[in-house]
Amino acid sequence: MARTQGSHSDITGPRIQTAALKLFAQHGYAAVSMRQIAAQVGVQAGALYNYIPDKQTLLFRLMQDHMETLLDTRRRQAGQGDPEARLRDFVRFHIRFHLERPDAVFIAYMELRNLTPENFARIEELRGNYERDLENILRDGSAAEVFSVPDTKLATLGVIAMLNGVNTWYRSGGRLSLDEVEAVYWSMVRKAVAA
Amino acid sequence: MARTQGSHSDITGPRIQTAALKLFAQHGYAAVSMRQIAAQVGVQAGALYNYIPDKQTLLFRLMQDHMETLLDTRRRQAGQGDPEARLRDFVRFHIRFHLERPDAVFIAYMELRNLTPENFARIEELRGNYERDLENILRDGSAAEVFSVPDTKLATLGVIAMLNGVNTWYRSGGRLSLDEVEAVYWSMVRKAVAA
DNA sequence: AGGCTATATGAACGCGTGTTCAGATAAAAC
DNA sequence: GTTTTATCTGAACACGCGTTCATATAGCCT
Repeated sequence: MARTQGSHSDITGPRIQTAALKLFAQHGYAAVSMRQIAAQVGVQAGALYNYIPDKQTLLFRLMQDHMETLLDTRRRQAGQGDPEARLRDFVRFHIRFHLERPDAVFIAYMELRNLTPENFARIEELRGNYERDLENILRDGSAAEVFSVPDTKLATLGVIAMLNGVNTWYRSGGRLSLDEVEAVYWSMVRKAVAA
Repeated sequence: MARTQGSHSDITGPRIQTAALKLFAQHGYAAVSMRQIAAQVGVQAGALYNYIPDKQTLLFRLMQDHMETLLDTRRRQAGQGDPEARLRDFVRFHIRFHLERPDAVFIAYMELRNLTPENFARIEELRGNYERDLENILRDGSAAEVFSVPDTKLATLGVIAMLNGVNTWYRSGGRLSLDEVEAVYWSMVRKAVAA
């Protein structure tokens, strides 16, 4: 048998990514087999290799797509204004963007050690670009003396770590709405860097 | 051959834990084989089963030991005083304790998904105990109006996430000393929850 | 209608997995 | 010095792994 009814590259390709994203997030890269991914897609394992060269590249592409979507989306809606407004925008953007794709976020920083050194370096470079965005805001705010942070780099990492924490506990339909979560974290971040 | 010179339960037992801790942190639970652990200990794979019933239990015990050490250590040196002093102590304790054992910390929250549901529940209960410690400080401080947090639970999670972030970048001998890192984070936390 | 090609199957490859266990031996007990 | 016991080896088990490839066919092109 081969090429079952309705099958098509344009369909199977994305479905592999979707299935892999979900399974990697759930069980971890090393614990998920190509056969499991294929089963989720509704195909035999061999068929996956029409779309990806190997398992490692599949992981890398998931991460790369995620990081580039993050950077592109951020670039498109990065606000203007004074540092405080830009910081507020960043906080709200970060929380919203990350809560919208918990699986990709989870993978993008839990599976770093499963990347080859070359692939790891490429992902870390993209992450660095994103963090530099926040760092610039904090630096500008410090220069204008509307912020006061003891160390710009550490403040950047501290704020991002705090915001990333949201993904570990937030569940839509829970006690707090997305707007409320954004407000609470914006309040804490604003005060943490306040002059 | 069997029972090579100098071998002993009191030596091999802890060496298994140490080897597993290091390897799990480095490559992830699913990616590490019992044979790799055994090789690190200098023993054949079968010998491991004189000390642990199975791989899953080995992982669980590592996490359990870590969480109980965390709780015990914290209990022994939990400070008294006003909420601000207690919060400062907590921040310093958390950073120091976690930086001292990066492998165990890494495992204790990266490998949660590889625990059976029962084991997962037991670890999460221990974690909850620890978080409640900080939550009480923030609640007391809010009641005394020396702190002002929009939501005690979220502030707890936010602060812990921020502090945990230190483990991802801190390297001893780097730009900042441990004391400086503690001071920087204490400054940010203090302001974030300030009235 | 016929040929071409993209897309799938399913078997096979060599290898590694967690775990068990009979047998061997060093160290402890007597 | 002999017996007992704790500790380890090494082979084996059944199974799953990532990947390859000859083969088959559904759908498009002419």
